[in-house]
Amino acid sequence: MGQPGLRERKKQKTRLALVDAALDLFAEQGYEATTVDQIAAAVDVSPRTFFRYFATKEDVALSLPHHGQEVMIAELAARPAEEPPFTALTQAMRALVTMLKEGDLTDSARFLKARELIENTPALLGGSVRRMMENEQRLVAEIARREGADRDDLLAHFVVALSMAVARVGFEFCHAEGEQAIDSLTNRLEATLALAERSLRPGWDRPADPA
Amino acid sequence: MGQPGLRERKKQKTRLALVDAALDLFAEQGYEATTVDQIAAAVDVSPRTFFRYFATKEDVALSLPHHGQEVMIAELAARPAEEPPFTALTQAMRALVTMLKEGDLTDSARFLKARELIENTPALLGGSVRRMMENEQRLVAEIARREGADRDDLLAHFVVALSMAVARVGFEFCHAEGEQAIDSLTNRLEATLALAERSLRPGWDRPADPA
DNA sequence: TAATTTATGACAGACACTGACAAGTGACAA
DNA sequence: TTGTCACTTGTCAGTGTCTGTCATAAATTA
Repeated sequence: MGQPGLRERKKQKTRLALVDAALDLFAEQGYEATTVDQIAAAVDVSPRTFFRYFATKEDVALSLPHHGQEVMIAELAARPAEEPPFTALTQAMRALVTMLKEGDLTDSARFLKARELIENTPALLGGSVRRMMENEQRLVAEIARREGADRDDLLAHFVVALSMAVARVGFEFCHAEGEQAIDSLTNRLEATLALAERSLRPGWDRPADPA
Repeated sequence: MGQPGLRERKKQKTRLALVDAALDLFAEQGYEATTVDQIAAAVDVSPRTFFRYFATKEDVALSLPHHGQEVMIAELAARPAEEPPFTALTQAMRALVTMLKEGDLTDSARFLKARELIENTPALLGGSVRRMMENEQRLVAEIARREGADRDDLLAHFVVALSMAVARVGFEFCHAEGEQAIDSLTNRLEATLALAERSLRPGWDRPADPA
C-alpha cells in the first residue's frame, strides 16, 4: 500500500510531463501547428514513446477533461437510488467542480487550461464532444438501470441528452485567472442549473403519472 | 439562366459520384478500412482530385447531413419573428424531414444511409457533432438576434443547446427500410418533441417576467 | 481559330500513426 | 550481489491522410 514502485512513478512522471509540454506548446503555437515530434522532443522522449502513452495527438489534449468525465460517472453511480435522474446527474456535475476546488491548485489550473484550449480549437471540440457522447451511452445505461427502464428508453435518452446540454453550457470557459477561474466556473454552472430548474416542470424526469 | 454550363454539370456529377462511391465502400468495408485511393479509383479520378472536392475523407461522409443542417439554418431564418425561440427551432427541424419526404427518394435514401454510417462510426460521429457545434454558434447568434439579446446570452445558449439535444435524440437512426425509414424517423422526432413539450414549462424559452 | 480560364494528373513531401525488433532499465529471487 | 525476467524505450521502415507545385488537357470566350 506504500509506494507504487519506481517504474510506475517514472511512468506517471513522463505522462504528466507530456501533458504539460503539449498544453504549453498548444497554447504557444496552436494545436495543429505543433507536431508530436515537438512534444516528444520537449520531454526528451522518442516520438514512438509518445504514442505508447497516448493513442492520438488529440488524446493528450483531452486527457484531463476525460478524467473529469470519469469522475462524474463514478459520482453518479454513488448517488442514492431514490434520487430523481436529473438531480443525480446535476449533483454529479457539482461533485466535479468541488473536486477541482478542493484539489491541488496546479491541477485545476491545468484542467482549465485544457478546457480553454479545447473550446478554441474546433478539432478538439469535436473530439471532446465525441467522448461526451460515448460517455452518454454509459450514463443512459446507468440511468435506465436506476429507473428500472429499458436501455433504449426514450425518456432516459432525453434526460441524459438534456443534462449534457446543461453541462456543456455550464462548463463553457469563463475568462478569469487563478482561483477566480474556478469560482467563475462554479457561478456559471450554478446559473445554468438554476435556469434549467426554472425551465422544467417538476417531476419531468420521471415517467408521467397516468392518473 | 438555363444550363449551368458543361463544366459545372461535370463537376456536380463527379461530386455526387464520389459521395456515392464513398458511401458504398464505407458500407461494405467500413469507414477506416477504405482509403481515399479506393474511392478515387472507383470514380476513375486521381486521389488529388478527391481532395479538390472534399477537404478531408470525413467530409465526403458528412456532406449530406451537413447540407441538412444548412437547410435547417435557412429555415430558422425564415420563421416569423414573433415565434418563440424553441418553437422556431423545432419547426426548422420538422422542415428538414418534410424536405426529405417530399424530395427524391434516392436522395433521402442516401441521407439515411449516411446517417446510419455516421452513427456506427465513432470517428464520424465526432466530426458530425463538431459540425453541429459550429452550427450551434450560428443558431445562437440567430436566436439572440431575433430576441434582441446579447450573443453570449445564457438563455439563448441554453435554448439552442437544449434544442440540439432534442434533435440528436430525435434524429437517431431508426431501423427501417425504404419509405418506412422516413416515417419511422418522423415518428421518433415527433415523440421526442412531444416529450420535450411535456417536460418544459410554458414560456421557458423567453426571459422570465419579473412580475 | 486563338486566347484565357479552369479542372485534372503526376509528383514530392509533411505529418499522424503502427508494427517489429533490439537495447536499456527496474523488479525480484537465489 | 548477481542473474533472470518483465517491461519500457528507441530505431527503423512503412501506410495513409492531406498539401503545394507545376505541367497538361479541356472548356469558355473572343
